[in-house]
Amino acid sequence: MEEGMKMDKLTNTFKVLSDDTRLRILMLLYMQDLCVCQMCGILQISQPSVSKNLAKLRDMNIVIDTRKEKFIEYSIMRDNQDNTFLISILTQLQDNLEKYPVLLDDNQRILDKDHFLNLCDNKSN
Amino acid sequence: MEEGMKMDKLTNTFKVLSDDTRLRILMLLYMQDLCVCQMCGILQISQPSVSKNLAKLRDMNIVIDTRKEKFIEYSIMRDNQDNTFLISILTQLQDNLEKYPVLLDDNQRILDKDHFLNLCDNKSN
DNA sequence: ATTTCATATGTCCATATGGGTATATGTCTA
DNA sequence: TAGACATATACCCATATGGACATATGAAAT
Repeated sequence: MEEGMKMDKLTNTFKVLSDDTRLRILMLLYMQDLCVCQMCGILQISQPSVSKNLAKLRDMNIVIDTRKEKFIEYSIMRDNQDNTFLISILTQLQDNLEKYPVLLDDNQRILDKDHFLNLCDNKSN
Repeated sequence: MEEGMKMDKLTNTFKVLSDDTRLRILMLLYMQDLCVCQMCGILQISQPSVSKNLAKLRDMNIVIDTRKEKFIEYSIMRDNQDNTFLISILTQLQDNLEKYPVLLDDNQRILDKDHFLNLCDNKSN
């Protein structure tokens, strides 16, 4: 429904993807919805860092957050037309995951996701 | 031939694309080989800025330069396997050019490319 | 050989970025 | 109501970025 897309909308898409942490977060969320502490655990990245990157993605309407009891679950806004291109790139990466060992590892570690609930101690992470 | 691609190689690809000037330059070169002053003219961007962005792309083995008499012509290194993903993105953009007015305009202005030869005055640009 | 012209590069600056640490917020639970 | 817990945010800092302007380089032309 977009007539013409602004240049900076396009370059912002690439900027979002150009940071390791954000790309890894997005790939996780591409696979499935997760809460913050799960992402911290899977990626082994500090909670403030994960939260701040999620805040940025939220501000750009790329993800939304939903409270699920104690936890806040994030998911990609797949219905937002502006995200079509970004999602198509994530799809390409997913289809070639074997080329990207880091992403492949993260993907494996999703299996342990429940292990990271109630483990968000704000310190060692 | 790549067994596993480093994370930063992937994010660097996005970083390259995340700047307006560089993305516009790359889209021009995706269409055809051009010399510096032609790119300056088409994009209406200063010569040092164009040159510095080209230097970055050259350092990353994304483009190569070849002297053609007075001019130095740049072209995308399509044979470098590391550039496959980047080029595939440029292809996607090219296939949806009508969505990106700026890129579409640049693409039109390529027709005037010869008009910008010998017009590289280092001042008004 | 000297000038001209196309391109490259150095310096400076203003701005953006991302992470760490500490702390605030807000919801659940006891 | 108080405490515990998940998450968000503020502040600071080190680093990267890209452009403007001035200048250097090096090939071509006179």
